[in-house]
Amino acid sequence: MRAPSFPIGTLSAATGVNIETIRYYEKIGLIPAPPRTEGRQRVYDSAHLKRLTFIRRSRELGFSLDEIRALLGLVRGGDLSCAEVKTMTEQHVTDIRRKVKDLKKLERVLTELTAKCRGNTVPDCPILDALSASAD
Amino acid sequence: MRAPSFPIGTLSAATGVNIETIRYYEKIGLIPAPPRTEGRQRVYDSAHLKRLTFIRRSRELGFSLDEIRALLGLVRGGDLSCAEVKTMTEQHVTDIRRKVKDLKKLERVLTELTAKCRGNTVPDCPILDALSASAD
DNA sequence: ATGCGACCTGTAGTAACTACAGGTTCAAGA
DNA sequence: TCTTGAACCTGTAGTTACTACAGGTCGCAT
Repeated sequence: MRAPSFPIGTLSAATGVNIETIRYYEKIGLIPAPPRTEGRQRVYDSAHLKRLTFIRRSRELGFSLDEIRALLGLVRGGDLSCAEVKTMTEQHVTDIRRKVKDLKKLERVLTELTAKCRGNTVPDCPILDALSASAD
Repeated sequence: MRAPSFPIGTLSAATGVNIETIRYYEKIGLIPAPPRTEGRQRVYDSAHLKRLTFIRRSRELGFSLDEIRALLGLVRGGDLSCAEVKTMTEQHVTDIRRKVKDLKKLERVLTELTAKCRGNTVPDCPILDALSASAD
């Protein structure tokens, strides 16, 4: 409760979201425009801090800004129900599982390729050969 | 070997890279500008086909266009040695492993959150609560 | 000769920021 | 009180890898 209001730099430091990004979020309507000083500098309070913390964590969990907009209840003019939030989150988990599967496949293919590569100093390379072989 | 030259639509169909993307790759210098008909339509041959196939496969393996540029030997005015290609590929595998690790962590956190969620129809939701709780 | 699908150029839009340029404000020290 | 310099301001352009037009031209089959 100390510091009831503070400038953008403090908000940035407290949330780990950088200043340009905060202004960008304001511009796209993800956070409300805060009041200003007489010199037109933004002044934030704990409500802004809370909302921005929510946004940052959601981003870390891989939600897109549009998904966060939905989570924040900015769509349809109202709040989402808990059931809707759960559905969104489960969908998100499904997407993540698919990505993990794809990446592991890539890892396997690339590892096989590097195993074939002798690492000689001339340009002739089994990796490049494998990639440029004519299509099936 | 049948069809020694063909238009962009055929190249697109043969490689699975769409037409706009092919023109984009030409613009950024990833593939050479092909000769044209009198009516200024692009004419491709098997060398273009091979190069574009290489690019498409490399993209599928998650290489960025800049990495592909390097693989194609467009940097430093020469070809990469096999050892250099191997190093790039291994670095890429390391990146992929890190991504997989991060995504699995996300999956775990989100799964825990959804488990706590009762799915009721009111806005009160443990997922949203967890995300907006004040920082440490 | 005519129709129409495939092609052309060029620009703008996408996601989620980042990086300036060029100017203003605020707070602290002399 | 004045000055300095860090922090702030707006606005625009750049990033990655494309995609989506608009508005026009070409080539080929009928």
